[in-house]
Formats: sequence, C-alpha cells, structure tokens
Amino acid sequence: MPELPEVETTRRGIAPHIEGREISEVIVRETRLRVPVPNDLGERLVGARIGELSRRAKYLLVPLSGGDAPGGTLLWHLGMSGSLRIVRVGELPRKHDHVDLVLDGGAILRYHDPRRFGFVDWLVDSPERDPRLARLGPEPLSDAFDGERLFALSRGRRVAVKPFLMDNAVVVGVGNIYASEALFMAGIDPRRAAGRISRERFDRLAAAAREVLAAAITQGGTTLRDFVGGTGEPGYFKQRLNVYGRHGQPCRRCGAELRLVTLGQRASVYCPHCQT
DNA sequence: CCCGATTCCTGTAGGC
DNA sequence: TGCCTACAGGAATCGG
Repeated sequence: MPELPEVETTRRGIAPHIEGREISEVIVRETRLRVPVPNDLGERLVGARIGELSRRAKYLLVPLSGGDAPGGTLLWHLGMSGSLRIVRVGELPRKHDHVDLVLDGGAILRYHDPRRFGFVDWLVDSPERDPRLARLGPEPLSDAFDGERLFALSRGRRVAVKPFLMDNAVVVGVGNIYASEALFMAGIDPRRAAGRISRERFDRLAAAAREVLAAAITQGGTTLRDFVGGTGEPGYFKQRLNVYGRHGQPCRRCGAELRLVTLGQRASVYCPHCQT
C-alpha cells in the first residue's frame, strides 16, 4: 500500500517520462473514486503541458500549463491500492485501470486502483490553499520534523504513541507499516501514551522514522501484494520489515514472539521484550 | 480540543 | 474446483 516511500518511488519513476510532455487525450473509465473524477478533466487537460512533479505527504502534484489549464495542478492520491505506471500506447487496459493520460511521444500515464480509495482532482487555486494540504504537518525527512516537535505536541495527550505518529498534523506520510517499524527501531511500546514519553525517546523515534523511510525509498518502497513503481518494478523493502505483518513470528532481535494489538483501529505488531 | 468509531472499496486468505 | 466471512487501511467525518 502506498505510503510516503511508495509515492516517492512512483514520482521518481514516472517523472522522466511525463515532465515536459503534452497531454493529447484523457480517458476516464471510472469516475467513482474517493473523490469523483471532475467531469471536465479531459477538457481542461488536453493540450496542457506537464511541469515538474512534486510530492507532499502522500499526494503527488502534477503542475500543468497551457491549453485550457493555465496554472492548474493535478492532485493525485494513490489511496491504499493505487498505482501510476507508464505504459505504451496500444497496451490494453486491465480491470481497475481507471484513468489514462495519453501523452505526445507515445506513452500513457495509467492509473490503476482496485479499491478506489485514491483520487485525482483538479486544483485551480494554488495547492497550498487546498484544505487537504493546508493543515498537514511537516515532511518526515525535513528539518522541521524532530524529537522536539514530537515531544511538544504530545504533552498532555493520552492517545497511544502509534496513532499519534500516524497523525498527519504531527508528521505526514507515516502510515501503519513505517510507524510500526520506527517504533520497533526506537524500542518504544506502541501502546504507550504519547504524553508520557520522554524527550530523549522521541529523539530516537524521530531518527528511526527518518531512517526507515529513507531506507524504504532506497529500496523502491514496500511491495506487500501488488505495489509497483512508475515503471512497473516492485519494491524490495518487505524483506527488511521487522514487525509489520509478522505477529506470531519470532523477533529478529531477541527471538520473543511478536504480539498483535489494535490501536486506533489499526493492527499493530510489536516485540513485548524489545519495545517498552 | 481530544479521542475513538465509522465509512468508503475489493481482492485475498482462511475456515468449512 | 466453492462459498462465506473477516480483514486490510488513508483520511474525512461524526459523536461523546
């Protein structure tokens, strides 16, 4: 499922194939995504040129110029089963291939999303003013994210540290997989109340989150079932996972049996010996 | 404000 | 080669 590393992998994979290209045709096969595909998407995009791709949290931003879309931006979210791939003109769409952007030069940017938790939306205004982006916390790989911030925001909070770390107002892009892994690396019990964790331990947690996300990006993301990057390769981070999806199995560090609990309506696996 | 519960969706795994 | 159910989860939304 696409978390920050998977979205970043997608951005890097597709950028060289679509930046500077002109959109010649837009094919929408399914409009019923998390946000309905705008009716006039084709009218707005055909003839527009794609600028430099960026990522904010788990959103991909595709700026466009020219055509009927001067200054606009596509806001793309992959949900939990979405993927964007470059395919050649003529490659037949498969089930759940919902949107194609046909580009000059013979490539298609194809959006596939079986569970339809993702969306593609059109922003006329500047992206920072979109409410979905306006209230987001800092990027986990930026200087604005550190133990000091985690400590300051958590004082007085009784919520468990794992859902706290997954709160987009605290830090963006840390979903279930990487929150679980970061807490393991930092040796922190995911059930512990956020407000009762020391500054020192939050320093370790911030460093761990940073490290696990950076490593996952290097590995091309985590492919659990069917995630593929922009050019179709799976990610190889799965083999590095220490706790996510491993409940009942032995801890790689101490051998204790990994436990499963539910926190914030999410499965959470941890080592009862290494995480306190 | 804080926090937990609910909702969207479909492929897959597991029980029988 | 089957049927049924539980589960996966990002983020918006609601209720206490």
